[in-house]
Amino acid sequence: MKFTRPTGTQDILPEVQPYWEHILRHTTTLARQYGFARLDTPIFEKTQLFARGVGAGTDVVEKEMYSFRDKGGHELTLRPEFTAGTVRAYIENGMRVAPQPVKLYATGPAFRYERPQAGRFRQLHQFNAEIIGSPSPLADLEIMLLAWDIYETLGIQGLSFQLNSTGCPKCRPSYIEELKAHYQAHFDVICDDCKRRLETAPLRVLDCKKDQCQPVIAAAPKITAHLCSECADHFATLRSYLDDLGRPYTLNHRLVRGLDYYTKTVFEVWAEGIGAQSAVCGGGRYDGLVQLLGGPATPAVGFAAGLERMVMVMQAQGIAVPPLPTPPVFVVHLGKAARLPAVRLLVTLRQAGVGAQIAMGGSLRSQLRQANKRGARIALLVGEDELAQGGVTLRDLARGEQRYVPLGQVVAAVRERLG
RNA sequence: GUGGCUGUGGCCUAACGGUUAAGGCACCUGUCUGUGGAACAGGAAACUGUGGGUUCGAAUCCCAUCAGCCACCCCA
Repeated sequence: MKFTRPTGTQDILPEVQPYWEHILRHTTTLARQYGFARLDTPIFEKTQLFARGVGAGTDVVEKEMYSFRDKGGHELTLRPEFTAGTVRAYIENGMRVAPQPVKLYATGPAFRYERPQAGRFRQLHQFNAEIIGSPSPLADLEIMLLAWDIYETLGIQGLSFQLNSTGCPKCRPSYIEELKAHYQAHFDVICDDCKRRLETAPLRVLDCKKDQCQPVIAAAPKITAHLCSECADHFATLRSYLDDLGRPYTLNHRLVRGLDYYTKTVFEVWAEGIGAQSAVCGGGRYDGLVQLLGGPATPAVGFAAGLERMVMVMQAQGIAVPPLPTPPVFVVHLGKAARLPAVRLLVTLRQAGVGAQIAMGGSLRSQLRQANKRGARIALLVGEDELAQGGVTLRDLARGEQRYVPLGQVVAAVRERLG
């Protein structure tokens, strides 16, 4: 095979498109219902935007970016996530003068240079939602409700909502000091990865899966016990909303996320069915990002949902989606003299809004076979006999009945048959 | 970046180191010169991922490489 798709990319074949169309329609319909407006940003941005926004020390920036220099010498990067570009657009387009908060959704591909595995791709697709311009826990709630609604109404089973707060620049540093002190005391038992993490991303030690680290994690100080009063109030209020609405969630003090911009609320939606990956959606609050990227101090909250993970979970759980419509009419023509009349008929049907296709050639048998295989409900036969009478033979493929129909009545007869 | 498993027509699978790599699905054609689905018959389609090596002889054994899958790191 000379050409194969690049590692970690996929051909989304016609057979799976019903899932994609269904999910896209579902997510965008819900987002609009919640008052979100669509924003499309470029698939690539200046590299510096991500380096600054996502965080120079994160894995995403350090080793996963598809970066390149264009012919003008500009350093560009295929977006590894949506939030940085969305915030850039908010600032650049002066959205701070729009009614606040601004509620935006986006969908499309993102790119990360990683080793592929179950549920992980180098070109991935996300549905993204952001509320920019409100510090209220109500904004967090809205984001979480939308995320929850998307998965629940898709019919996915076994969902779990993981929730935590990672504090803010006021309370997090002192917590990290305490966490580091705790780990220093157990430095001899923790794994090498955690020794490294302690320097590069201390919060991530809480996420370690190695057996030897579990007792250390269990005994580690919990950040939720070290939040400043503002963060603690925010978290308590959000939880009271969720409790009042009866939305189940799991407090997970080990939930820390790999992007630098998160403050206060962080959450993930977990589902079963994709090997080692359980997170189908992740998000949280990022109150410092707008200012960090050069805008006015503006609080915000959002989430990203992985579309291929949605497809995979739905397939694993056997959730059916509606089939995509195919043309109900197939035009069959016999002999050279019938070709042009058949094409005219085809065009007439389409102009009348009836889906129709035509055989490119072959015997009557062969053309009817094609009609059957393509799932047509009606075959319209145009041959010598029909031409002589000035009409067509309308064959109902499900019933196996057929009758002659004058040309002028074909559209009406087809519509009647299709109900 | 690290580790494990796997590469045979479009898809699924068979072939003790020994002739022209076999079968099923799908595709096309015919049986039926103007009638689909079923059946039957036929056809097209693979230099066995690639490159080396061992051997009289390699799909089969060895090495390398590439790709896929899975896991780690990390994330959707």
